[in-house]
Amino acid sequence: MKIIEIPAGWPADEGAALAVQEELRGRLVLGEEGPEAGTGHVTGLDVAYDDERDLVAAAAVVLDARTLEVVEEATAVGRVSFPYVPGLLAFREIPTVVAALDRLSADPGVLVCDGYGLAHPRRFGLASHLGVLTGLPSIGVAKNPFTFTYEQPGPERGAFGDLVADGETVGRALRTRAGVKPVYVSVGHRVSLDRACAHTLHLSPRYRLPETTRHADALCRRALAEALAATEQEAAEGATTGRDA
DNA sequence: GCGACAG
DNA sequence: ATCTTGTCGC
Repeated sequence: MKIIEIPAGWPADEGAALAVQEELRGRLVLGEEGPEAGTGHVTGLDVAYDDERDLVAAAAVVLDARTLEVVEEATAVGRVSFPYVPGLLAFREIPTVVAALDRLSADPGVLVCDGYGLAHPRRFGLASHLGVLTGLPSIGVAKNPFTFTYEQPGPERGAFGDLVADGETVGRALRTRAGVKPVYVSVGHRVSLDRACAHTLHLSPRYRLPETTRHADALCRRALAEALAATEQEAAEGATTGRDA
């Protein structure tokens, strides 16, 4: 198992990360409608951590948007590249996620991220960051409302209320399952908010979370467990061979 | 100033 | 994110 290197020049502190965020924010494309929901490919992305051993496992799962069947899966394991700082989540996840994406041979289509895009203190969350880096259309589907205020959607599936930050609509609280807590959708890159919500609903025919997220979540946990086992194995072999003596 | 805060 | 048992229900 090869552990992905943190890219040279990767921001080492908050100040550097904020500067990178500001720079990349200028390349964000918001005018496009993006691919129609239910067509082409959609790719779910997620990561799992072991802070104790400083490991991150990322998964990318490509689905056929029409049938929701898995087309391809890829994983990557790396070192934790940044501490968790609200508003700078992308710097923690991106190197390993990009490595997993690079291992795909299929066209990823629309990226579906765990977290936010435009709904972000500086309007540049994980989904937008990943979209700009890859040039691919992306959306963010988060499980928690972060710091935003929102209008409670009606109880039926498909109902939504605006997510508001500083008096500005930055996304939607979208009900994907009747009577269940909504998910929080925002635009990443090159996709409209209407389409981001349409994709989210298409991807969540049965559960609260999109199938993309569910697949990616299961896969990155598996990849992390395997990486931990491999690490143990290497440590044991190293001890036997005397390389650690 | 302090606390809260996607994952 | 992660720490964590059983439990209710489709």
